[in-house]
Amino acid sequence: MPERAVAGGKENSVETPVESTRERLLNIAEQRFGEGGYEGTSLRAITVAAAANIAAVNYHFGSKEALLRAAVARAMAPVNTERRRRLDQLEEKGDPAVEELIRAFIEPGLDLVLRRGERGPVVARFIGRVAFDPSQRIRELYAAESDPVEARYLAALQAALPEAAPEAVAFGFVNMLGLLALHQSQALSRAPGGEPVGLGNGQGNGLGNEEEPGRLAENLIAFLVAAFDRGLRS
Amino acid sequence: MPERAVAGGKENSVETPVESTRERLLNIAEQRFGEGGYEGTSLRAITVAAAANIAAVNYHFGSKEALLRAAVARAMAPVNTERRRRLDQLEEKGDPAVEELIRAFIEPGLDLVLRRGERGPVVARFIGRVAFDPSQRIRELYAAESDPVEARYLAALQAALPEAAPEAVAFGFVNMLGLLALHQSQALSRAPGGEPVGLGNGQGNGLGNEEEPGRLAENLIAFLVAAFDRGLRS
DNA sequence: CTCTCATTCAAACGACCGTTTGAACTATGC
DNA sequence: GCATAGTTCAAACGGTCGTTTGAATGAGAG
Repeated sequence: MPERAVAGGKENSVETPVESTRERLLNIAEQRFGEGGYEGTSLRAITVAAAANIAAVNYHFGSKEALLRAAVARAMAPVNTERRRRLDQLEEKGDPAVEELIRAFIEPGLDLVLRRGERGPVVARFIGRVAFDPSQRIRELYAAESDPVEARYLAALQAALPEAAPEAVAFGFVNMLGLLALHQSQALSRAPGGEPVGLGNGQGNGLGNEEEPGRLAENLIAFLVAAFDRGLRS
Repeated sequence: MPERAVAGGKENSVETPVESTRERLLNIAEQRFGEGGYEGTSLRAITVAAAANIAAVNYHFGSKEALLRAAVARAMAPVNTERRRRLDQLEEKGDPAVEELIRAFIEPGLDLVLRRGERGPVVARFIGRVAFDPSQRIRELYAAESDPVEARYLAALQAALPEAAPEAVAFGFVNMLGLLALHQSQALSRAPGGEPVGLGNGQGNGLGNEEEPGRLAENLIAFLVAAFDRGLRS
């Protein structure tokens, strides 16, 4: 009877040859997990929004956690690929500078994810939320995807900052990870005054939002470069 | 029959005249909400650990969310008081410098909360988690407690950095809020290598942990001061 | 057409959720 | 002793959770 529902409802007009149930589940899971967190989002909420049956989750993925794992893997894949590519490129032509490394790490996380139309911010929020989910189990699930690339960047940063203690660089590095995740999840989009700070737009986070996607990245990079160059003690 | 259980089980030996049910609920709620988040923690898990009846939550507080609100208010009160006191003191003797302001904001959040014996880290993790809970409703609940003081600090920082655009200072400010919360919640206590980075201790976050509680604060302050002084664009 | 296999479906499973009820207990004041 | 108000209790409320079942549906191959 339902004849394969259209699921999106808004822009499934041309070009898209109707998403598969599996793709719809991943897309909606990204959105809902990003909005409400893992514990705060039910499989029923996801399947209803995806116009799919509850059992479809366990058929295609096996469990709620496996659905999350699949969504994390799909969302992180292009980010990890781009980060690897850029680090390879930097190392090819000599010892990378701190700013080059920070830029090569941050931009794929913000740009690449903020720029792909409607779904960009959705994917960004999803990644940012999962990275610092309250449950350590979920955080480890995310870390499994991102650890290898992050380890390469940490080592490169330590090499680029020989005068700083390795632990100090690691301290700066986790700060970078945290700030990036917070900006991705848009959790910093509120200001102590009640109304969001910024230039008077909808929900800015200090500076830089959709109208100029690169601004946030540039501000964050400048912030971090200054901190790495002059703010690492011991 | 149960004759008012001891609830703590470990260190309720001397000095403590047996906590009231209300206090036990707040203490355990702090711990569990901090570990599993709001959605990930059930009232039953809290009441069992607190050796209290489920109905006691609704008797003393009214609802799960009201319990959280009470715990947030109790945990934030001394932090807010200390932040206000230190800002008053700074403003009394002239225009505060950036580092003085950052220090006066950060230290009450880390020191004061990391130093009170066993419960210090518990309270810190609780505050850090609630501040960036996935649910906007919960985040607003936290913001209601912290907004007034934060607004004063933001204004003071903008006054201390007249050459920087107000939006740029606001950007730095939310970064400070985010990093502080992440360090409080100990969510940064993992490193990309799998094993925690740092000096070889249990669960360090780059630098500074229990063995030297002030180290983390000093490192974070230095990191932020450098970023504020030289990392704010536009 | 028939058989096969992947996919979807409604329905139910037991478990746990936050909340409510009304009785039982406890201590203090009269 | 007795009433009273504050607190705790076991038990149940209706709902929702993630997961499972077994039948129905669909398209493709022989």
